[in-house]
Amino acid sequence: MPPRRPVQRATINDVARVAGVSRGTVSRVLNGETYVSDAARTAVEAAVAEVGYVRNAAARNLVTRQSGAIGLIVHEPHSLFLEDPNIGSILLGINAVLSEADYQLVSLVVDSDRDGVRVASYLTGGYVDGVVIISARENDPIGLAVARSGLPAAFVGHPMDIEGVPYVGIDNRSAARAVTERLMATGRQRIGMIAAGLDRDSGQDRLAGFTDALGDRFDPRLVVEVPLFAHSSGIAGMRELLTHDDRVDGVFASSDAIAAGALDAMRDVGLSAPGDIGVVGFDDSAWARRTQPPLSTVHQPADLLGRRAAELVLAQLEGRSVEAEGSFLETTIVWRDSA
Amino acid sequence: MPPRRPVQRATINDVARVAGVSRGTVSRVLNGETYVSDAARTAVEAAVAEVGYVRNAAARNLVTRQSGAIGLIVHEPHSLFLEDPNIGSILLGINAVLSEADYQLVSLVVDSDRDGVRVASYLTGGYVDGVVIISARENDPIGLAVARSGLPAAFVGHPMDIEGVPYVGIDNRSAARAVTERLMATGRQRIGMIAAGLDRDSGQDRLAGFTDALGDRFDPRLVVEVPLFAHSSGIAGMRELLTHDDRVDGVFASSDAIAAGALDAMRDVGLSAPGDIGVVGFDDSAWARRTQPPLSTVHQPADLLGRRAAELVLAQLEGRSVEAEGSFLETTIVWRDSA
DNA sequence: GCTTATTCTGGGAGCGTTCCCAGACTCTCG
DNA sequence: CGAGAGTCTGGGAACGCTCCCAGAATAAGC
Repeated sequence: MPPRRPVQRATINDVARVAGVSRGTVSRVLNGETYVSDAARTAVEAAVAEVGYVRNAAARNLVTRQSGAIGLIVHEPHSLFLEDPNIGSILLGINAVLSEADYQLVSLVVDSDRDGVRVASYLTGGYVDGVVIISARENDPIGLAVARSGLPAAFVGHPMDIEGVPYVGIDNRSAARAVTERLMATGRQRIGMIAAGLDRDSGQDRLAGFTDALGDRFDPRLVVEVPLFAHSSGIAGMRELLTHDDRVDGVFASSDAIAAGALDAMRDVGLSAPGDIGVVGFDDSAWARRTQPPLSTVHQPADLLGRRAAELVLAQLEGRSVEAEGSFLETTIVWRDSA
Repeated sequence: MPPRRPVQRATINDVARVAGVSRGTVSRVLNGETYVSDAARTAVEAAVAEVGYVRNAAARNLVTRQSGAIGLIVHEPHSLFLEDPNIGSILLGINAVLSEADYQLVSLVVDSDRDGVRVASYLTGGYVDGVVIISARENDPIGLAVARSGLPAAFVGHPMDIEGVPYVGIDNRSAARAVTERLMATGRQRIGMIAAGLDRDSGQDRLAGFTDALGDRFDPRLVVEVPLFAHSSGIAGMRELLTHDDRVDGVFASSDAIAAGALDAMRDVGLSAPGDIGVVGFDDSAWARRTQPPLSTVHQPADLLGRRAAELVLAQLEGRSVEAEGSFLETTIVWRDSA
């Protein structure tokens, strides 16, 4: 079949001609301004329908200096992007708020460094009026570029090395502390952790909270670091942990997927939860309800995270000042059967 | 903190002034044209760095009539969007191809009808040069709007009611037939199906393939329709199926998530796979390797689906004609332990 | 009826680019 | 040395829209 080509589009002048009015009047009708006679309005509306007019976004953006779009940057390696249980909900939360305010969300997935360059110029080139950035690691060039650009922005999560951009996150440290304490309170004596994502604040804070809770009883040999927040990492991590100490009776995993992997690794060697080892996850993702036994875990308000971030951007767009640099949303512990 | 405001941006005229050349020369350098002296080129590059110039996208789009961006429309109810195991891979496949060709992918998630209107005008307003649409249902207004717009486009999946737009999909019917036949070949006598998504071609075709394979032995009472491609639907579907006939010994599920739910429902009533009932899923998603036992399923080349769709759009953008209206990619059956 | 508001309209200017034409300057070659 | 080709540059015009000013038409007030 022949290539599809956009048809020659009608301009505001065509509409004006057909409607028998001037360019200015058409523009006024299009933008819903007052001071337009009913006769003119109906004529323009009919003409718009007749010629199939759609406003040229580029021309409009050029003069108004805004695009009506907000960017969402998801900067994750592919594997993480596919695994992350929160991104979907965050995205939907953002979309809900922006949709309400009549902004269009455009998501940019950044993979390679090459993408990074293109995305940075996309953002600063005026395609978007603001931006939400998920999961900025340390030294994230895009985060830095956005911070420098002055573009209204908000982070989901708290980048450690960027200032002046508001953020909304959860208090990973407190949540990890609370859940670890609860594990201790159920009588667990030798509690280990399978930690992931130590290159970002969330990962580090979860580890810190775990350490906080254990205090003197903290034993570094019981912390295993794994590369991904993934099921496979959970399996590997649990196996390694058991070689370090086969009397482990509690495990805090950095994510539900890791916890699920840990449960599977345990099953392979004849151990079960919560009997032999109490296992706790993080995220309260779809995983948590589907493992055997269902996971005790920390519930993350992902949807709300997205909504808040979007609101932060909108506030700036409207010229309102943002009260605090950052805020943390409440997490709740969901105690199921795995611990 | 005060609202962030984009700083006043430098224009090409500022660059020209600083570099001591004309607007035209700056433009030539920016666009990598020949016929620019080395002296001018270096002067311009230095000036660009000095004033922090970034090209204004709107102005450029206005005159070139292109945006350098391709839209991806994901038109799914929220629940599906979060569950769908393929969307992520498709997106990454598209992104890989477009990134190579230096196009920026912008993803638009459509939820409400209100979003639909905004998205349609976004697409036809010149923000994107082309578009990939995932999962168009019947009477999808956005699919229709795109088809009518003449915008270079491609569907992932085969919309039943839209013509003239190329698509790439998988042969759901053959795949379903093949997998059902294999289930029969292993000696299953009473094979049921838990079917989802009958409002779209993929769902209908899977059911049709299932019916094809069974031929005379098809028993409509053994087909249970569920609303979502989800775990919870699998649980409900399996329970319902067992009330219809408690001697079922084989089940084909429309997705891995459904199959996983079916396995859980079976476990609850003391049945197991493959001993009591052989269970087969669809997608070969992350689920498949994590159920107990691991699922036999149909592997969907999601990444490739995305790549092909992106290539179809690029071909049109380059004015090449597209050989066939649609194509179907090969699926493979992955036989694990659940059947 | 005349003045002053109020409502409505047309069209010039300008947004920041690219495109393209005309002219200047530099080679090359007979 | 002069003609022609090749290289390089400046700047006018246009892209399609919004903004805004000035003026026309209508309504309101005395």
